[in-house]
Amino acid sequence: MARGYDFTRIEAKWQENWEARSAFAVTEDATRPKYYCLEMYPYPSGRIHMGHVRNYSIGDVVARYLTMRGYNVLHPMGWDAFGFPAENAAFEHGVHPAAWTHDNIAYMKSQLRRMGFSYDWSREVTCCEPDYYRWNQWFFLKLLERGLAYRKQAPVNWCERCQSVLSNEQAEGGVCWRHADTPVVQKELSQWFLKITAYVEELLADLEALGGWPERVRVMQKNWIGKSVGAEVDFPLEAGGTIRIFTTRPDTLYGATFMVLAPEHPLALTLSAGTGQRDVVAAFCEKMWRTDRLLRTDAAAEKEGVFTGAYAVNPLTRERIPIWVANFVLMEYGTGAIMAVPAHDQRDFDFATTYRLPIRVVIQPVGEPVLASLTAAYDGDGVMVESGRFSGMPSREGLLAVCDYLEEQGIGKRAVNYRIRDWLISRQRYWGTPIPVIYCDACGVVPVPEKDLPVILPENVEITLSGGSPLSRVEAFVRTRCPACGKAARRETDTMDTFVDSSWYFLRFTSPHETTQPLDPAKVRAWMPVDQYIGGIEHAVLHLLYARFFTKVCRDLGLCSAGEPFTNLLTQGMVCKESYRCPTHGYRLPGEVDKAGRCTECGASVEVGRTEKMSKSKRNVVDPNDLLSLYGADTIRLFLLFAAPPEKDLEWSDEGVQGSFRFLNRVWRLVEDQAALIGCAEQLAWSETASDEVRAVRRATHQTIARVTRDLDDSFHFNTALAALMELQTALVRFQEALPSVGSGVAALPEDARQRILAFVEGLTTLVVLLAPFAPHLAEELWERLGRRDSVFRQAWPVADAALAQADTVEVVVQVNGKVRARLSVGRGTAEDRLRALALSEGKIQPWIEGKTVKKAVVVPDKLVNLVVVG
RNA sequence: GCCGGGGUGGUGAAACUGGUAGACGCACGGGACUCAAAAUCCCGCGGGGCUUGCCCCAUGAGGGUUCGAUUCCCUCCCCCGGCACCA
Repeated sequence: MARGYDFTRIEAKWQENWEARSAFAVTEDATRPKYYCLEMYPYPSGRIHMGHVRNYSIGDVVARYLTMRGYNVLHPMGWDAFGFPAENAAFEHGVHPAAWTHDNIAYMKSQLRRMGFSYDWSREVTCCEPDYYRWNQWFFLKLLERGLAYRKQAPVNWCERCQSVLSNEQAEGGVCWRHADTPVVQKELSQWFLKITAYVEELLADLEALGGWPERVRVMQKNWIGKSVGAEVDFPLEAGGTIRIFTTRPDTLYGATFMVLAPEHPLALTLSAGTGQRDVVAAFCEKMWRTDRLLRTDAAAEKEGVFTGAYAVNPLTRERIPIWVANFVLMEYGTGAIMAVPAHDQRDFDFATTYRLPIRVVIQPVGEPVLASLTAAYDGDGVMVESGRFSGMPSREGLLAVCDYLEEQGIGKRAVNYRIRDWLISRQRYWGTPIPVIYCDACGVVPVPEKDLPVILPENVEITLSGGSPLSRVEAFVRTRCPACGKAARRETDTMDTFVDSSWYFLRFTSPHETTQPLDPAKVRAWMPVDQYIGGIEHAVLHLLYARFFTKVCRDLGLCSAGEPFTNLLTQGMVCKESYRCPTHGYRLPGEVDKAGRCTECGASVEVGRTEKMSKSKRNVVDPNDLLSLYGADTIRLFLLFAAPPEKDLEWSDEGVQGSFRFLNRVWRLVEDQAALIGCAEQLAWSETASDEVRAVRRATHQTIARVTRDLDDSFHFNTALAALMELQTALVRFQEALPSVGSGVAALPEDARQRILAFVEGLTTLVVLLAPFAPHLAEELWERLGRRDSVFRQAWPVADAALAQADTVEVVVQVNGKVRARLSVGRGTAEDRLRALALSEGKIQPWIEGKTVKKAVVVPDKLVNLVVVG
């Protein structure tokens, strides 16, 4: 334990106090403005890590600050309690996922309490409880009713480690979101999907209005949705029939000199039949099907293809064009077939160059040399050429005109394509919400009637991590009766993606004990939307997209009035630390490296890795528990808030933590040392006049109020707010020397001495109140020692007195040609003329202007004078 | 390649709408207290120069606008993050 104030006793004392009087429990209150402050709830993995502590420290300052500002603050916490690691633990340690999860929750909750976070624990939500997941099932049934949940056979992402399918979002970049080292493979399976695509336009359009979100998160969601506007066009086949293509550039249709099909396209094989190319095409397609999807879709991959032997007709030029099959066309996007315009699309250009296919320019850039022989595709705007009736039209305009023409002629129509796919929610796992449907041989897929919810997740199950859904082996669960006909039937044995849980937990916090419906619409209306949401960037597309989707669904179900869940989003940076790596022993703990930077085991020189996110594998984690016993919660919080702005990555520094601890101790001693004086302050009153010293201290106090308030209001500049508090602390330490002794009572003191006591106590009291959101335990304790009875958090946030904050004299710099040459100390508000005269007569300025002409003098009152000198 | 965010001392970082670059912290150096150490407190701390009070240079590089640019504009370099055969 570090030397200093008794944080262990103090922190325990105030945590008990807060708990005993339910200090953070809130109910709806029409008399105060509401504020909903939320941090992403954790997965109960076992213990809290520094990333959680940072996330929740940020949220706690926001919640406590706004409470002091008079808001009715909802600040809840819960547990994202379903998920794969529980099953993994069950498999490895033979403990039931439920027991493992509940133990972890109990322990992590005790850790959160020790950090002093101001949660309303009466609203705690735990997703693995039937009183929560029954509503997942309820939502599923509602979606099913509305055609927003459906089952289909499709190629899906499969993770070998999870032994389950994943959603597209969870398989981004071809790897499992949870097992970064595990590639995702494609499987053809029949699965349940939620129709997020039904809301795609709204999800996209509403992004624009999310001004309180970081730009990059909005861009990531926009990219993920991937909207493309264009047209679908039917190309007639020479042999009869048509091929439909999608293009975003109908204005380049006249430049389409060939077509390309995806290897999976049903026409690929049929078209080649009887052309002599059949075997070549079959072999190519076969090879492509076997190729790993990731490799095949890599932009760096060489373009490969074969001619089908068949021809189509360009519907506008009536030209005969060959049809190819190639690796770079994907079946899952658009129609799985493209028109190739090599002059104006780089991919088509590359392909045409490789296979010597014709290239025809149909767009000429304006104001640039006429395109003759191309070295690359030109994909910009320009004027249409060689385009029949459209020649001469600007391409943007031409695009629309071609669409009109296609529609008139019945050979095509305007079309929109999206990259986003429906959300696959089936999981072949045990520890999740059972999907509430029953399969009946006679009636087919039958939803579980609402009155039969919840479908309880059975407890007796063997966790194997292989061989399909664990629930499928629980006979008592699987065997049931069809709700429609009463005959024997089977239950669905897949469970839901855990992201379903987190898609509406923030809504549940408004009415966590509701038993007749998932949410109480009146309470949802009272609290939603979340005013400030805080969490990691890793959920930019996953959770944050699903939550937006669910909120809109809830709105359409009449449960929620808000269309968007989170008004402001803060994505906090990671907590990082350097790592140490021994060439023979791998990653080492700091204790396994000596002062000379050598491995204590083998003496080899250790490589100091760059600072990266704390992780077990890098052995660079700092356990919050260790720091709690060394310095206490307030110090950890303070360091995490002071070391970097919240949205930036933070580099862990043991010395920095000590610095934060030192600061808190200095504040502590300030109150300790002046206890006698503080006791007397109540008997004193401000007088009309004050000495310069008293005015200076009061100025520091009120300037600090203004700075801290501005820093907190203006997108959470905790680091600079704390810097301001440190400065006030220093000012008060300095001022101590000017304080009188109160041995014989204050009555005997001269007026100025009394004013000094008042000014000092005002500064100290202010310091404690302003520090409260950051270091709540210490602030409560000091507040008590300052003789205040009620909690510091019942105290209104101080308001800076502008008159007191203003200095009567200001420093005005004198510049010559923009360089500072002198400083003047003048009264605030000194007139421009006077400032100019003072500057010109200033002794230090003379050498710079002597023998030269002062052309101009720029005067900024209370700031500077700049003399423009020539010659 | 496209999009987003960055580049400031030994170091984490400050600098409100263009107006004193480096607040605050850490590290480091010096001093006080102490038998000593720890803790604490005080002083110094971008680089260079000398006449010790100033001068010169300095916010990735180079231009520009301006009385004045870390801040605005242009060109380029580098770093981080995201997206990318999506037709």
